[in-house]
Amino acid sequence: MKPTYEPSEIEARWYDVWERSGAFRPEVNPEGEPFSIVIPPPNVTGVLHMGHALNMSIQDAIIRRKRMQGYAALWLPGSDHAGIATQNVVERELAAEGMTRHDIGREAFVDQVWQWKERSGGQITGQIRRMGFSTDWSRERFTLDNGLSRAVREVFVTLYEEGLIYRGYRIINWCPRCHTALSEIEVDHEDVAGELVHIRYPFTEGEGGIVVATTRVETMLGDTGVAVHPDDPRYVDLVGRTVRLPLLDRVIPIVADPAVDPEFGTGAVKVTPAHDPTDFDIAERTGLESIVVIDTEGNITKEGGRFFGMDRLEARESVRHALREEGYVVAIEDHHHSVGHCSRCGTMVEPLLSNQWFVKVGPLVRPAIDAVRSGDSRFVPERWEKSYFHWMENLRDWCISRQLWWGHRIPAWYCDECDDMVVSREDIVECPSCGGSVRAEDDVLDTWFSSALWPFSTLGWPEKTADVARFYPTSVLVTGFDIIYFWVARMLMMGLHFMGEKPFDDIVIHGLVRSADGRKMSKSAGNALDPLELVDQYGADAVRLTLVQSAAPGHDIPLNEEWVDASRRFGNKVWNAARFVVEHNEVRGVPATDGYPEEPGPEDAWILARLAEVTGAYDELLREYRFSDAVGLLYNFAWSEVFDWYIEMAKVGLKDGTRAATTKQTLGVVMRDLLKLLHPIVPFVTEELWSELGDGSLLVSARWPEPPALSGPAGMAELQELVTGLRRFRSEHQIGNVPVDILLEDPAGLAAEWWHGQLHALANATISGDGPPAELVGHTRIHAGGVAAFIPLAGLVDVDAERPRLEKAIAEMNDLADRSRQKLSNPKFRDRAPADVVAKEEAKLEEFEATLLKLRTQLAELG
RNA sequence: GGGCGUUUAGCUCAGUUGGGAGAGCGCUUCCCUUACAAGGAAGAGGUCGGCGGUUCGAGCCCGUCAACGCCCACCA
Repeated sequence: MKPTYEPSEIEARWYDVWERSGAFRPEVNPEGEPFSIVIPPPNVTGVLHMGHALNMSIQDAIIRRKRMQGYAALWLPGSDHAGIATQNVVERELAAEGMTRHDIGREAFVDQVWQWKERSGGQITGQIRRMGFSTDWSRERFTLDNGLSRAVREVFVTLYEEGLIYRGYRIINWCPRCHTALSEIEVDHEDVAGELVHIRYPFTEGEGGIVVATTRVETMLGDTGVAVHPDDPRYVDLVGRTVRLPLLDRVIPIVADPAVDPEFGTGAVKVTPAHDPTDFDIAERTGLESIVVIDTEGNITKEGGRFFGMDRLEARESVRHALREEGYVVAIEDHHHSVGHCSRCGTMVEPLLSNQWFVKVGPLVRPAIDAVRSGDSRFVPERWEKSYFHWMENLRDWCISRQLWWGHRIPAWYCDECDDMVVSREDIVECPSCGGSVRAEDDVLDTWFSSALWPFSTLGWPEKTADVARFYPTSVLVTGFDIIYFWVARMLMMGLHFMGEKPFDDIVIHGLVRSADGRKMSKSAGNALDPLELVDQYGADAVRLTLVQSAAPGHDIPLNEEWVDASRRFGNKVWNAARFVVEHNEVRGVPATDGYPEEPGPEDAWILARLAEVTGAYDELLREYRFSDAVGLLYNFAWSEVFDWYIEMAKVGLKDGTRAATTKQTLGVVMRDLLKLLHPIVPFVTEELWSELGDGSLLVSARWPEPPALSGPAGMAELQELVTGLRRFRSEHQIGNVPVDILLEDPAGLAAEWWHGQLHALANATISGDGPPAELVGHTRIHAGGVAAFIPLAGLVDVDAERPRLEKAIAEMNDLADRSRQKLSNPKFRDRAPADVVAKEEAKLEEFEATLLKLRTQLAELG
């Protein structure tokens, strides 16, 4: 076995072995109960970033544990075609050659995207393998592959037939750069400092006019009315009159509508139905017409008169200037408001009137809310349910059509002859009603439409496959809070509607990986850590351990590179501990036995009891998705108890001919169970060490440990306390590692030889006799529970130097005892606190006083 | 305008039934002891954001204030 731990060398070795073994497939546990997770599919354009690494490290921890517990565990991988993002990538390639997608045409363009996908799309799967994630590659899916495309079409057509998908001429969010409609949640709102311009619209009859206020003066070109609140006394008499639109001389009416807030601005609103959702609603209610003045490029249309052809921002300046020149501007005040930006490219979105496809979400929402409210699906941590409910209850219809070429084409055809529209599961070549030629719908679907079907489309639906029957609903969904609305909510809606059952039991929400300074990691800010670079430097195990250990439920994770280094050192520590175990087993395979020693020594019994206790607690924490706590517990147990204490104690047993076998067996059992427990978190190093310890593969053959409940023996706490006391004595008196002779009193029922061996090994102390010395003066004593060690000071340390230590200890103990006494003398405490708490407090005080007495005696004994 | 989160050791953060404050890194001192110096041992360092309340007892429960952060919103 190599003396040094080299993660990259080990990690290169195992993934292929694992994958070839078939152990990532649920079929390895054919009798097992199904347990399934579908991966949140990364964008096919993507490279693995810290968010993926965290997300998948958690899922792997879950799935590997379940696999070891005998479940038929499926972790299904795949990727998302990511409409806009992927199209943008290929368009940029074209742009480099001075072309646009329109130059080569739709078919050639889509071909080119597919080629790009084949060429570069696999990058992330290689990175997933490098991280050691145990996904079942035989079931890998892509949102645009044939099966999933069929599922998409089936869902679309069914919803259309049910009246839950419709085509409508409505205001949508338009990105003038991506040239497509966006859904509500693809728009990021950002507060900007703007201005509120008050403009006077003169009456057509008589003197004066009405003053409106707007933040977007350029839209006045599309005004077809002015609205006031029906109960506003200032304006109620004006309703029905007409005004003359400045600059364009259009005559428009004043109407009344309750959507107007009398408190805001002047209480009178200019109505631009084609470029504002609220105005659109007002126009529908009051019968105003719509005039489109901004086109899909973000430029002013012919309707804008002399401003025709201007960019919308340029028009804003020009219109304001013109209004001022001509004396229509009454006032301009500063005004902060939020402005929508395309979440893909950051361009300011333009509300635009256009023909789009929508999902009527109303009937889908109720079941999706009820499934969570009833606890059928459960968010972890629970608090996310609140924002989920709030969002769902205020959901508006979902705009699903996108003016892109890369995606699932909407299965609708329009007849050139009779103008009919047909929505169909199968491709249409001629119009079913008149036989005329048809043309296909240009638009494709929102990427999130296909993602919404992921938990069942990936299992083979709409076919009645064995996987659908066996693995739906899935067991756990692990994802970040940032896509609860985009993805989780929609999977719940679609899953419940089409499968009649929730798509997953538990929804585990983790935080964002942030940089060490707490900011969001981003390439542009230059503070993003690349997981693959960290993997090269520290190993995949170290990166995984760091992320999972940091994953406190629902909290963001600031990632410090030093933590990854600390994780690597943990791997090194485990490596060396295992090396110790291996090197002390001249017969390979001995520690591979599951058998517990029949007559364990005190330290063996102690560590086995602790192991049992920790295993139970660890498993419980993992079951509750408290990864940070779970890993913290195991890490500290392994390092502080097994490595720092037990292995040191075991060295005594190994040298003792009568106990060596038992000690080896205990070391073997403890190390084996540690490796198993650690394996879901750090699979590579544990697999490597497993192969050194025994035979076979941990992944393939090891079962999750279920140790018997054991109780620890007496005397171990005393030993540890005594050893620590002796070490502190050395440290405080700076006496290095010179041997110390002690006399031991009351060895807690354990053999004198045992004490001798352990104290010698752990504290370089020899026992020169039993019980207190005849002449106490000139000794100091160290107490550990009922056990006491007396140290002759002569020749060792300056007697007077021991005095301050004792005085300090007495002061501290006095303080503790005082507080305890105070508590106990409070009649209310005795009255109202539970009996066991009072008893515990009394025992504590007793102990304090006893210790105090001993310390005072000691002080006196110094002379 | 609503909603949520955070505030604990120098730094980054844990701390779920309210009962003697924790980790990693950093710092001090000692030690190359035959698994490991990528290590071991012993330490120093906290009015658990402020104020008020409930309780025998509060980092933990309630109220309030402050700072920072996030999400949602058709504020023309």
